[in-house]
Amino acid sequence: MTPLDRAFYSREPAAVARGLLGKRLARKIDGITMSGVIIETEAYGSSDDPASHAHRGMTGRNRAMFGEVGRAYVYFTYGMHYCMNVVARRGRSDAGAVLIRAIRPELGAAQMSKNRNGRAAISDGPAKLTQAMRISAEQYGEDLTRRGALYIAEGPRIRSITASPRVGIRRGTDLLWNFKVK
DNA sequence: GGCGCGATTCCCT
DNA sequence: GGGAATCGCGCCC
Repeated sequence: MTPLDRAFYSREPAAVARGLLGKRLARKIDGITMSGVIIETEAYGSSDDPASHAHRGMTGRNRAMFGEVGRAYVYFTYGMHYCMNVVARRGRSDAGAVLIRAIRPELGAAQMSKNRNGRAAISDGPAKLTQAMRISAEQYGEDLTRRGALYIAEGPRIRSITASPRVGIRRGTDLLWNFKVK
């Protein structure tokens, strides 16, 4: 599987979010490969996006959003969950990212279920996804354009995309920046 | 230094 | 449909 190159992520987060649908997220741990096709994403901007972690400028947590595109921005929330983003922004903007919310499992589905205490559901929520693929703070800043322990690669063509308001946010609900494979 | 709450999930009713 | 779990971050005092 060939990783997407860095130029892919040097665009508006919304364009990257759409573009990531149908791509493959790959994770390798202890010789086991887990992968799945990305089927839901959300775009987050910078100071212009009130729902974004980058809205009020750079902090210790969100600094990855201001760093090199194509790297992972992983954050910890609700005292127990991790969510994974890919840093993406067009040259002029100073920060941005795309939240990976769901995948359709391919390789290693059994291992992913095992990582979720035997639960079958691993494809319908951002924190379920990170738990299934064992993605945590250790992956903060990891380069997803290289064929390493965590990366994103080409995938199958998809038919169509639906755009909706982002999930679980209070502001910026006017933007249709949640994207799903129809 | 203290406090409120979150880009969530699970389990109960 | 609602509340608990659980804690680091971000903002205010």
